[in-house]
Amino acid sequence: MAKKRGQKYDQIIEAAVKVIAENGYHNSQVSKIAKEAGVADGTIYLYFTNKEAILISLFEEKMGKFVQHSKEQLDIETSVENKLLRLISLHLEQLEADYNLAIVTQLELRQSNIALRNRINEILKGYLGLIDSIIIEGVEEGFFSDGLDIRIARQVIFGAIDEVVTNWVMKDHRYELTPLAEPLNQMLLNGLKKH
Amino acid sequence: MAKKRGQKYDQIIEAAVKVIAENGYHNSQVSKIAKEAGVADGTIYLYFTNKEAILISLFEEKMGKFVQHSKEQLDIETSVENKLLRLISLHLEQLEADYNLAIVTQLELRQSNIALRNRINEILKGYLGLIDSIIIEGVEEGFFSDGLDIRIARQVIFGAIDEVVTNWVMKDHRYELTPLAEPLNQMLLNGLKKH
Amino acid sequence: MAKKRGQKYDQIIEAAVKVIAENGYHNSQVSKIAKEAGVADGTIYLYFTNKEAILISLFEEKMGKFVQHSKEQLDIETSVENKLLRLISLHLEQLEADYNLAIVTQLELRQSNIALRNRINEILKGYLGLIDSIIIEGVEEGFFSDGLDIRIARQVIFGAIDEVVTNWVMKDHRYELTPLAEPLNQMLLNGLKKH
Amino acid sequence: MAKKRGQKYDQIIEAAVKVIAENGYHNSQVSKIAKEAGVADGTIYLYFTNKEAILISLFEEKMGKFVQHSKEQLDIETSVENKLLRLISLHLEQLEADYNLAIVTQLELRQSNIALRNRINEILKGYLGLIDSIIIEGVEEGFFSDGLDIRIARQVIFGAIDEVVTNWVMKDHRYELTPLAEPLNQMLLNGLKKH
DNA sequence: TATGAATGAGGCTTCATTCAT
DNA sequence: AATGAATGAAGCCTCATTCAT
Repeated sequence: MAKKRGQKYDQIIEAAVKVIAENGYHNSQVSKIAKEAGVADGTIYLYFTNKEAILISLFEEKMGKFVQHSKEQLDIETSVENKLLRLISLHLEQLEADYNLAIVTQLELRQSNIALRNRINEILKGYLGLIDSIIIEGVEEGFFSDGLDIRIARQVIFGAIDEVVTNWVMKDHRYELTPLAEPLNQMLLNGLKKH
Repeated sequence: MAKKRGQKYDQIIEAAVKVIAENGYHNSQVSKIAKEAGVADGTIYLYFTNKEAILISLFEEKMGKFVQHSKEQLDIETSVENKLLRLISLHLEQLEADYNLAIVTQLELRQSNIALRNRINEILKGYLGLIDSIIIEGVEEGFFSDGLDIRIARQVIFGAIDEVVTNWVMKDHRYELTPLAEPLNQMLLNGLKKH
Repeated sequence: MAKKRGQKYDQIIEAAVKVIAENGYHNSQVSKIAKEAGVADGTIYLYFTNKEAILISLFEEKMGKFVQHSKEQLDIETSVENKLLRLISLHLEQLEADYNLAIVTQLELRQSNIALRNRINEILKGYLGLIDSIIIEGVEEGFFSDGLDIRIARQVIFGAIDEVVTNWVMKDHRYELTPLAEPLNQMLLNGLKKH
Repeated sequence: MAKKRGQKYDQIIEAAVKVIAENGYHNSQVSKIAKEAGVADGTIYLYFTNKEAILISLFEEKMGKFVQHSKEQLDIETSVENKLLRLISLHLEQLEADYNLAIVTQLELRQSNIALRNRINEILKGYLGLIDSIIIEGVEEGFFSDGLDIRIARQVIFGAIDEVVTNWVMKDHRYELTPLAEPLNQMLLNGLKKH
């Protein structure tokens, strides 16, 4: 059971994003998602083993595409500086372009239980790997400090970007997000650079 | 209704931290907290209007004391550099010293609904004010960049520290947290400094 | 939500009458009604929005059928005297034939709160309309007093019948109820007649 | 325990009438009555064995005084006709003069459970005895029909008056009640009279 | 494949009553 | 006599999941 892919599979995921963004995680019943997707409640279970699986797949799909796309874009950039800026920009652009998705990833998905959080962290690793590769490249090039602790650097970068996006969401996206990429990049680059 | 203070008030808060840390927010029934606190279920409601109020008060109490204590410690430090280091150290020390509290603040509290998240953010403002005062002092002293965007700087600092702590918690505090204050401080200071 | 009709809808209503009559309104848990009806607790809520709605629907169904049936029977009678006797007889017969229902309507339903009482009164209006039509016919025919206050007359008729039934129920239906129709009718008719 | 009489005893009863009339039976907690009476919750239990006892005593006190007063007034009247009119008038006057009490006796007290209803019926017997004595006197005088069924006659009289009062209460006492005594008396007298 | 009616476990909260002071 | 803090039992309702069609 629980096939992957298919037209309804996508319908359900898109419905989940919309319903969760509009109603909040704890008020997004399976029946509500099914209705939004235009399928019967039971049909959900032909595509997903349980409710949690919808969330995991949702994040997997969105994050997978984003990481794939980001990878390609980063390959185009040549300098470490530009790569970090590009990464931050892509991150902010994607979420600014899809506010519903931003609500879900920054607020609602975090209301899930620890088990689900762990699964989400697993998926997140792909993205964190991108950050790591930039850091490592920077260190190898001698652009970043020698003794840089990669793990801390990664957490600083991700934590900073994530916090910036979360604040934007919680402030009801009343200001533009992408312009923040530049100053954010400056701070992070300076923080990592060899001086 | 819902008195503040009193021996039982404290008992219930401490019990809530322990029970939530051990069982997770969604598996922490009021009856479980009451039992741990050594009071009757109904007694909880003499001190808190509802279950959510326990969480809010819990965070209020802990954060209030922490901010107060931090303020005093920061006043002792004279340079901006040392103030930021001190802030980070205090943050990491407090949570390393109370792993249960760390679980609750980093993981469980975030599983609450948006309304509660907003209340938590209100309480958090006291702490963010401390960060702001350090940033402003640094800018005024000419130690930090002139055009520094305080809001972004605050989000970078808080986001970075928060992410470092969350990773430590999710990795089951298998490594020491406080030693990370020094490199974390270096990165953040460099990120903000005038070069 | 809350579909009307269906086999289970009827099952639940019948179960409610039985359970409430046997246990009393305040000791008739939803789970008890569900068990008696042979359905799951949750099924109740597919047919009724909440516990109160069971009571309202119960009264609506029983009263609706009774009023409909009474209307048809009254149309057969030609004189006002016989119409009133017929109405009283039908009233007593119905409740004597279903003691459980009598307990519920005379005793248990009145334990509900004012809001529910108002809903019940709304439903009751159909029946009171029958009484009114008899009174009006009697006045127009010159059989009843000219200056008869219809509202008071209606209250006297309903109050008298209702009290007679309630006494019968509270006396554990130890005597026959229908034989009381004749003397009751005599008193009421005399009370209203032009002399 | 549970003394009868005393200043606080009366305070509590008066408080109960007010609180129940204003909040409804099911929303009249002991603590609310205690507050209104200006005593501690526990003090209630020095005067009444339990919450039900407050209601019983309340009805006992009010009804006792009313029956006593009515008896005296009825003795003044000489004819059966005037006695019945007097009884009805006193009934309507008392409740019109104390709307809170009317709410409690006509609506709220009936929301109590069957056991309490039985106790209330016991107390009511004193009043029903007054009605009976009038009926018997009427029969003996030859003013009422010979074959009059006293029980039914009593139920008709009480049921009619009670229904009239209840309607007045449920219509928020928007009209005057006492003027209804005269037509009500006419109907009831005619209903019972020998023709 | 798809449906949707049916299931039933699980928990927050209220409030009458007690009893140490 | 009086207090009021503390007790703890008890129930309505939701919603993820199943399964007969």
